[in-house]
Amino acid sequence: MFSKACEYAIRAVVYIASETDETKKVGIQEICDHIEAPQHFTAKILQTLSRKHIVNSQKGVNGGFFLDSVQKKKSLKNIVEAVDGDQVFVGCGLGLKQCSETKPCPIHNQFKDIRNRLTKMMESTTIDALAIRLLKGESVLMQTK
Amino acid sequence: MFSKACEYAIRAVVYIASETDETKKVGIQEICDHIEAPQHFTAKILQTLSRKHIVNSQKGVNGGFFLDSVQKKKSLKNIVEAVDGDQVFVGCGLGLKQCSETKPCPIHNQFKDIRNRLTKMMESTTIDALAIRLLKGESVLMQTK
DNA sequence: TTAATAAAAGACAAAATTGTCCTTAATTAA
DNA sequence: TTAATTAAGGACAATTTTGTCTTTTATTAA
Ligand code: FES
Ligand code: FES
Repeated sequence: MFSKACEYAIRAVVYIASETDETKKVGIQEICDHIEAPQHFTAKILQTLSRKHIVNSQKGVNGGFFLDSVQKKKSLKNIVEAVDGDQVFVGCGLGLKQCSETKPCPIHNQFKDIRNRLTKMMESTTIDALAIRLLKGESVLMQTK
Repeated sequence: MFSKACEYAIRAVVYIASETDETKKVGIQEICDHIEAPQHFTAKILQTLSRKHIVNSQKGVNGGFFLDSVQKKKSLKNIVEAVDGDQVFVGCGLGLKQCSETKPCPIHNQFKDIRNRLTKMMESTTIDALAIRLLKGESVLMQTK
């Protein structure tokens, strides 16, 4: 469904959201310890998200990654689009060059419905909603240990 | 969503279903011409599907690939599972080792619904239903030309 | 029986994705 | 001002996916 990079991205951003604000930041090491992701690979992904203003970062002592209150209100769709692009939301399920109503692939009608539901779900799910459930202990970001 | 191999697989099988039965077969070249897929790569995928009895094949003069009436009644889910495995139907959306009700990832509740709908859709869509719509001209398997 | 045909199979090759390591730049506490 | 810290960036490596090419095996028509 999503690439590994995108899975790490969502897990990382939800963790960052749950632990930070404008005054408190977390480093890449701590993030990766809590989401069970490769550190340098995840660092690169967060660089991308930082350039796209989905997360903030600060170098130096007491630096790290953090999300402000505006960023926490963004949807998961923003993260996915930043990392994987929009094909999962608009592309043809059978890989035709473009999904089309007039020249549809055989599964277009059925697939469109699923794809639209996925899109709506990702649009309506905010980062902070997930962070809150995580803090309540209602969900986890890793399973071993 | 699905791998390239899986996209080619579905397109190929729908094409084969639309053109063959126990008495009429199609060769790999013709298949690939009609679904715009790389010939040797698709051939390998069809070998896999043949071993798993999702398609039939016959070597030699007048040989080729074909689907019998029983095979045409199979669902798309069978094709996907044969090529990509079942992770798209049972795996965690955020890549946790396994999707779990008791240790769910943050998007589990929302994601499960989408994933279940996808599964049902792929289970209830049969190969021959797609082949029929293709023959009626209501759908296409390639867009250029 | 032979020649033609078509899938099966194996060896590679290219490209994309995933992952690692090392150096550089920015920030801040001392 | 200096040293420590932390993200940014670049180079590179491993793995997986995708794609190509050649040889082998099975089948059948002539
Ligand atoms: S054309 Fe394939 S999903 Fe729309
Ligand atoms: S645990 Fe992630 S989808 Fe179920």
